[in-house]
Amino acid sequence: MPPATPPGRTGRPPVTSRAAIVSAARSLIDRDGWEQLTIRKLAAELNIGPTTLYHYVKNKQDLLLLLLNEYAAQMALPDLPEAPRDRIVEVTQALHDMLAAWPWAAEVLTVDGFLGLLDEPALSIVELIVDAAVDHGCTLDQAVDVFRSLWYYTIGEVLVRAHSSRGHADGEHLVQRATFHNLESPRLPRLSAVASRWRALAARDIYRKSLEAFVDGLLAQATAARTGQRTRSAKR
Amino acid sequence: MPPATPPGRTGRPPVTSRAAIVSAARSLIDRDGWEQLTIRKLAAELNIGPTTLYHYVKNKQDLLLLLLNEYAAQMALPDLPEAPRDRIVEVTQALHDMLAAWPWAAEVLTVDGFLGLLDEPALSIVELIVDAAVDHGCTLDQAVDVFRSLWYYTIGEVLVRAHSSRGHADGEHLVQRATFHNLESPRLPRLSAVASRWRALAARDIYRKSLEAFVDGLLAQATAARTGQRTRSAKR
DNA sequence: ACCTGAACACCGTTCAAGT
DNA sequence: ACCTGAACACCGTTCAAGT
Repeated sequence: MPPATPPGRTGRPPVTSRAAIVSAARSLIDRDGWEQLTIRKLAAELNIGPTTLYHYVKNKQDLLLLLLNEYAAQMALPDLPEAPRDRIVEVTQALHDMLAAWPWAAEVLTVDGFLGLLDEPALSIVELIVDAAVDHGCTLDQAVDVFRSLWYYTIGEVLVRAHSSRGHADGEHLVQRATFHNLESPRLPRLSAVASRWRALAARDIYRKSLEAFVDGLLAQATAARTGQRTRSAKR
Repeated sequence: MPPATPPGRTGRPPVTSRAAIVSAARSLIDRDGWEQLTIRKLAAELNIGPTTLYHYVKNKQDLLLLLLNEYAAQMALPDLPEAPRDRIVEVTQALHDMLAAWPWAAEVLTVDGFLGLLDEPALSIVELIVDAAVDHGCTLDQAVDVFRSLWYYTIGEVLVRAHSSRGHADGEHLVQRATFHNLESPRLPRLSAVASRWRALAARDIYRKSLEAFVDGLLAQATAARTGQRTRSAKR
């Protein structure tokens, strides 16, 4: 739906808009999966030439960033618990769930300096985590470290699981052909013992449980560092 | 260097071999970076047609797996500390360092069921971590969870940092154009306070420190679960 | 038994020319 | 002011035909 040419403007009227592009991209992803989002297919969806898109977005990365910021703005935050430790867990879990639902976002967010490219809604999630860590007693620097650590864990989990489900979605049967017979070696006693159950174990969702362990470990480490207390970790 | 046709075999002699392909791939990566490793460029390196490669490897994924297993076989393991907790940390750190040096490996390893595709040298690293967790007192299932959690953290860190350095290596200056002015919002007080220092903070290597916090958190959680002790994490 | 070129079905992006 | 087709410089992979 081309917007009406505003008064006082001249020249050929536009056939699309940034908003229409973002919305078309969303429906393309919802319908065919995010792997199908290409500049050319998006243009076809909008009935315009692929090159016309470059008048509205700088490049594909720019388009994904646009999509991501719009998505983050719509994200509903959970109720925030009072205890700072629980706040960190809940907000990080919400961040995880958002990324798990839109795994393409995780791939964009592995680019360097991505934080500087985010709009306020997305940044407010980072703010909440850093703020909660400071409330718990961390210094600002420690709080940033807490966020970064949880970020690595979260994005790693999302990326691995995204690639896993992609394998299932496609016609690829690599998964089923992986016999795990390599696990059955006398030099690998522990793995042999779980070989038959490995797939079932690996399918279990342990994100939340390990997130809590990580948060507790990070906060304890930060406290120990501040009080000069000797911990196992501080030995090194 | 085409191997001599063995006696008792007939037909057109081969112009290359699996070993030659893997070795050419390695030198291509070492020379031009792993993003430059394509089937076509690898074939050019070997002075053969791109399609000939498909007689030796099933597809590109298969080639990367070949490369990965060869790399893992050459990996030197650190001295193993006696304390199980320290052994987990050291082996995971070694795994991290291996992946950090060869970040393309991390991308292969996000495919589902990759464990079933690994050869024994690569699997023995997993074995060491699971074994150390069991030695510490974990059940086998808990030990697998410990490995998976550390794996997510490790691969997340490697992928983010790999994409970061890629941005620096290329002519892209996205990083330098990211002004971080979005961080300077009155609604983001914590981020505003670190905005100017964010880049320096994010460049710090915190992998080891947070790894120790994670391991301690995971082992404490596993112990608490076994002894039925109430912890913060067990509340939920 | 092994190799090959041509072809298929795509990508993101640039750019001079058109309306 | 905006849009376009043609072109550039690539991908991974298949397959019938050749040696």
